[in-house]
Amino acid sequence: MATRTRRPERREEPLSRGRIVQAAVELLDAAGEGGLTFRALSERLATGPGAIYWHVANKSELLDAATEAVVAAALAMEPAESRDSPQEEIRAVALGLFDAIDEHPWLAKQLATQLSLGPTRSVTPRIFESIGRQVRALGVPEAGWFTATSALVHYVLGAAGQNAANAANAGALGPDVDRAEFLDSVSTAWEELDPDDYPFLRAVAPRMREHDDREQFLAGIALILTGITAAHPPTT
Amino acid sequence: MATRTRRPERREEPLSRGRIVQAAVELLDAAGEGGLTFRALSERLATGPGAIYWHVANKSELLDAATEAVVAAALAMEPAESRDSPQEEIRAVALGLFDAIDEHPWLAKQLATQLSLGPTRSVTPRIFESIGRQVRALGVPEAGWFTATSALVHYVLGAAGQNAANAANAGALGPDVDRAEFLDSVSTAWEELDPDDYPFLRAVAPRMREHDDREQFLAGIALILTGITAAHPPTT
DNA sequence: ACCTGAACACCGTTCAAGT
DNA sequence: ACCTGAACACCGTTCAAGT
Repeated sequence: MATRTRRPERREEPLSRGRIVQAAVELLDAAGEGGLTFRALSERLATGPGAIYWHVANKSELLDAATEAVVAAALAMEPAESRDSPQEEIRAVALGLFDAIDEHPWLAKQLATQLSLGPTRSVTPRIFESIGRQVRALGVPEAGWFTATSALVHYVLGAAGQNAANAANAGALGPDVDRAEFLDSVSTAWEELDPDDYPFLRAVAPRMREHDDREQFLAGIALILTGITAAHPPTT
Repeated sequence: MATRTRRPERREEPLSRGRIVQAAVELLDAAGEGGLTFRALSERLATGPGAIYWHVANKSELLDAATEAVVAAALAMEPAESRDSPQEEIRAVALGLFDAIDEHPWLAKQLATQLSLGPTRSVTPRIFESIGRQVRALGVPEAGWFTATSALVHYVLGAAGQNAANAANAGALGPDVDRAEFLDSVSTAWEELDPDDYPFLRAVAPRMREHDDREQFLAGIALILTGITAAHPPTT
């Protein structure tokens, strides 16, 4: 019962910005955005709330750093020097982000707000760059680069965000409701809408039952890629 | 100095869910998401914090209701029976949402989270319906309805959200920084990025100076519409 | 230089008590 | 049925004090 080595509980390493951000991501993953608290964080790090402020300016900066860490990891997944076609590269980057948001649902809201062209510290430039590079490789003329790239980026983030929201809602129905059950409930809910107000949703409802998220996501990417090539036919 | 008629401060009408939601929207518009507080709200409504809970379950439901009110107004802007082409209808709906998010920047984050197919009480079905109807009118075969519609919806929400974030960042630079100055600062920031890490952003940076948000937004819509028609050529 | 932990101002929510 | 307002638990952030 000596004083030392009593409850070491991992505290060999000193506090650092990196360890704080990592713990923040773990908390966000485990308990959502509400789970990230300076008190919970300091408990997990075996320190006091004030200590964190020595390494991080405030909670907003902490959220930004967590977002950046996760997105950077997602974009680094696929090797930069792949010999695939630009189309396949775009699909890979898109799927990487899709999966990252799927694993870390809190990312969706974070990216929706943070996705401004402005701050260089933000994560946007990285995303724009990795998609834009492939758009250029696609042979799109310079005048079309920005439009094509932002259409892809917006679609990716929007679709991935909706998917994360769906996952959250499926979980809210019950702890063990799987994707199929959830889609089934969506389908029946849509079928029961007023036919005058919602003719389209009612017509499309049955298809929800055979809906596959990733497949659907990739179909959207393919559609936009079709638009890009149609708008800028390759000059072969 | 009688007790009655002292500080009437508009309190003829009784509290109601509608008045609460309206006041919530005003607070959100004026001070952003942080500005919506049950205390600020009850002060504005000349009542106590507890009174609000008689009409609204909690803050999350209040945010949902505020979102629904604003989106419903935006979608109702353009008349349902317009004789324009489906393309123009889609542009109108898209611009309506774009402008709504521009006027109420807090909408972006809200829609990113709330945009789940699931809850019928949410605002998603309305958006999906009004775009999907036009996709159908476009002559897209049924198998392509869902992909085309969700590509459009995701692009609209993603692009509008980014635009709102840009506006917020421009405001953060200074109270009176206008769009042009902001884009100029983005452009120079991108030009100063590492040429090895960010070749695309550097190449695209000069174009930021002549960037027009709405025009750019519509160009993206046009690109996706091109993709839709190319993927499903009209059977004339 | 880095950490501690009490303290401050503020928040969402509840609830006994009123009308 | 509807409203009041004090009270509770909790939060981000600060800061004098320690090492």
